Amino acid sequence: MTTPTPIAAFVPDTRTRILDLAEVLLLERGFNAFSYQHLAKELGVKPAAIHYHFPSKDDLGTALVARQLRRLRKWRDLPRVADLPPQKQFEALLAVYDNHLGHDRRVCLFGSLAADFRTLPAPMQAELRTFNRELTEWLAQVLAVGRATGSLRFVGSPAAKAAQVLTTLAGALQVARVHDETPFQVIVGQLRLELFA
Amino acid sequence: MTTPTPIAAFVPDTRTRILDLAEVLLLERGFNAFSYQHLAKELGVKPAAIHYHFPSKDDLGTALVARQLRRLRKWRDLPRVADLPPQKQFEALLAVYDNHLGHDRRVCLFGSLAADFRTLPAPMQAELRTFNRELTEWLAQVLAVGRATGSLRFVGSPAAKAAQVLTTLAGALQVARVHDETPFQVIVGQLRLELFA
DNA sequence: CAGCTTACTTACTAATTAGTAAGTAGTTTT
DNA sequence: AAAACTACTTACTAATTAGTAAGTAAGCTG
Repeated sequence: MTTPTPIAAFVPDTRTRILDLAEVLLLERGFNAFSYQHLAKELGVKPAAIHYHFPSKDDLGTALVARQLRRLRKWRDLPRVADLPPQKQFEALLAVYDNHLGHDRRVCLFGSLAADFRTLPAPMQAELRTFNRELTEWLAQVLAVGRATGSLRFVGSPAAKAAQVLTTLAGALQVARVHDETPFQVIVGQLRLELFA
Repeated sequence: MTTPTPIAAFVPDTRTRILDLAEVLLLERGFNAFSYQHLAKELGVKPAAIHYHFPSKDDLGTALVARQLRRLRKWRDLPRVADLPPQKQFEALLAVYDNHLGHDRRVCLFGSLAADFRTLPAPMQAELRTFNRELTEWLAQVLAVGRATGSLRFVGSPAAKAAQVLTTLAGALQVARVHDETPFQVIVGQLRLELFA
C-alpha cells in the first residue's frame, strides 16, 4: 500500500511537510479541528516529532501565519506582480482567490482564522492583524492608482474600497464552501462589473 | 460574589439557557472551541444535564442553527420589517449586524460556522445552507424592489448584489473581531455610499 | 395514592488532547 | 576518533473530551 517512490522525487524536509499539511488542514477544517496526532499520522511520523519542530500548537500556528505573511510580501514585490498595471494587479489578486477555490474550495487564511480568533495565541493574532493590514494597504494603493489612471472605477476612499473588496473575497470563499462554486463566481462577477471602468 | 436576585427575575428554562449560552460561545469562540463542560460549569449544572436536553453536540449545534432559521423567518415577516420601504428594510438588516458588533463584536452565525463547515454534522450543514439561502433570497427581493422604486442603486442582478452584500457583511464582522470596530464601520459606510441613490 | 414522567446528579468509560522526558541512530564538528 | 548535534522514537502523564448508565427527587396523572 506504499506509494512506489518516483526517481529523484523532491521531498521537502519534515518541518516544511508539517507546515504544508497543517496549512491544508487549517484552511479545510479550521485551527481547532486538527491535532498533532492527525498531522503525525498523515506524515508517517510520531506526534513527538512535531513537538520537536514546533514545541506547542501555538508555535505551529504562529509559524503558519508568519509564513503566509512572508509569502504575501514576496508575491506583492514580485516584478510580474509589482510591474503590472492596476487592473491586472487586481486580476492577479482574484487569481489567488480563484486558486483557493480550485484547491478543494479552501477558504483563505483570514477567513479560516477570523471566527476562532479569540481562541488563538496572542502572537498568532498579531501576525494575522499584520497580514490583513498589509494586504489591505497594498490593495488600497492598487485601487488608488487604478482610479487615477482611469482603469478602475469606484466611489469613496481607496482604503474603504480595499477593505470592502478583501472582506467580500474572504467571505466569498466561505460561501463557496457552504454551497458550491457558483456563489463565488457570482460575487466575483459582481465585483468585476462594478470595478472595471 | 453572586448576583443579588432581583425580585421576580425571569429565568428561562434550562434548555433555553443552554441554547442561549451555546449561541454566545459559538459566536464568540467557534463551534469546536466550547465543550459540554464549559456550558455546564457556567450554567451551574452537570454536563450530563446538557446531554439530557441535547444528547450529542451535533444535536445542540443543529438546534442552534434551526432556532436561528426560525428567528430569521419570524423577523422577516414581522409587520415592522415586512411593511417597510426597501431602503428601510436594508437599514433594518444593517441594524442586526450592528447589534452583533455591539455585543462584544460577535460574528454572525454564518461567519462563525463557515470556516469549520466540514467538521459540522450534516443536519447542521443543511440548516445553515437553508438559512443563508433564505436570507439571500429575501435581500434580493428587497434590492429588486428598491431599484425598481428608485431608492436603491446598483448594477447587475439583485441576486448577485444580495449575495455580495451579505458576504461583505458577514466578513465585516470578522474583520471587526480581528481589528476593531473601525473597519466594520468603514465597510458599512462604503456599502451605504454605493447603494443609496 | 400508585405509578409514570421530567429533570436532573453521580459515577463511570473510552478516546483524544497537548505536552514531556529519556533514549537512539546517523551526521557533523573538532 | 571523540564529542556534539540533529532528528527523530518510545513511553509516558495529566487534562479534557463526548457520551452512557443508573439512580433520585419532585411533580403530575389516572
